Amino acid sequence: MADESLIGERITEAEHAVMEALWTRAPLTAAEVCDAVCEPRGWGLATVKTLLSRLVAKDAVASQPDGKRFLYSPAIARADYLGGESKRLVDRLFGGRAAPLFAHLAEAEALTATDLTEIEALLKALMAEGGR
Amino acid sequence: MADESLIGERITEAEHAVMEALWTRAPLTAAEVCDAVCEPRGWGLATVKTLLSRLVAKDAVASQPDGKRFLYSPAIARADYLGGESKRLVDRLFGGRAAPLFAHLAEAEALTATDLTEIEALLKALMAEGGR
DNA sequence: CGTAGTCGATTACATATGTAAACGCTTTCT
DNA sequence: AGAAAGCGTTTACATATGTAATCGACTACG
Repeated sequence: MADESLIGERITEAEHAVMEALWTRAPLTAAEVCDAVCEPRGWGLATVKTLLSRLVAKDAVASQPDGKRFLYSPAIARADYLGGESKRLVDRLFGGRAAPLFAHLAEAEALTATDLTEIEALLKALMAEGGR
Repeated sequence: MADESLIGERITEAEHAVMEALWTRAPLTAAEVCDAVCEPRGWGLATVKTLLSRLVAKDAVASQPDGKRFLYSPAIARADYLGGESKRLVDRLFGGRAAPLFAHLAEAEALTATDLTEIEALLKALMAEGGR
């Protein structure tokens, strides 16, 4: 049923930036996460530490002791998070139907030619599989 | 560039419920909006009034005096809102690429057979138009 | 051995959001 | 006329979120 029980509490936008860093490379120390996200966001190390704590509290990130400090790793898969968030949007805005989302993206000119080609391929695969 | 200048401030989830009511039928009085949304959400009329005020402050809803009370109408188009939100998600989670979103929805089993058929049709139309 | 640096944990504080009660004005019964 | 009801506005308050400063423990250098 692909439920979201794994993703108990919502991950906020700021927290998401930290998750992305950890999904890119893990495990990382708080300082290393900061190296990856503080610069573009204008954050201080303290902010990253807070976000990491909150993520650990939400069981979205796991921490393992490494001598004095901690090493942080994602505790949820990126694909699960992205799938869950995508589904949330589709449910919230389009009553669970993906086709209207697609139509609105098209209208918002958010679809590149590459997107179209790739989606076409995905579609073909899905329809073949669906008929399985 | 299809910018979101029309949608200055973000519309929250609770506010969105009110917008949906107004997009469905407008203009409506506060009480009528409540009739449409209070029941399923377990809200009181006071809550709807607050949300309407905030939406008016955000220029997402327009109010016109009607004798004693006000009539409320959407000041932004539903399509613009949906397109904007969709684009936000795609930008935030997928770096602006729609294809991965589509892939994740597929993986999250959020695509119905109907969706696939409709998207296929949309795709065909878009690719034809794109080649124009 | 003490002191400075480094960590995570705790606390802080502003703004956003959800949810509503209180207030003040006007209209409408009685 | 006075009370009740209906409206929008103002105020309220809890939780969530963004963004940090501070604290207490420990380590490493001098």
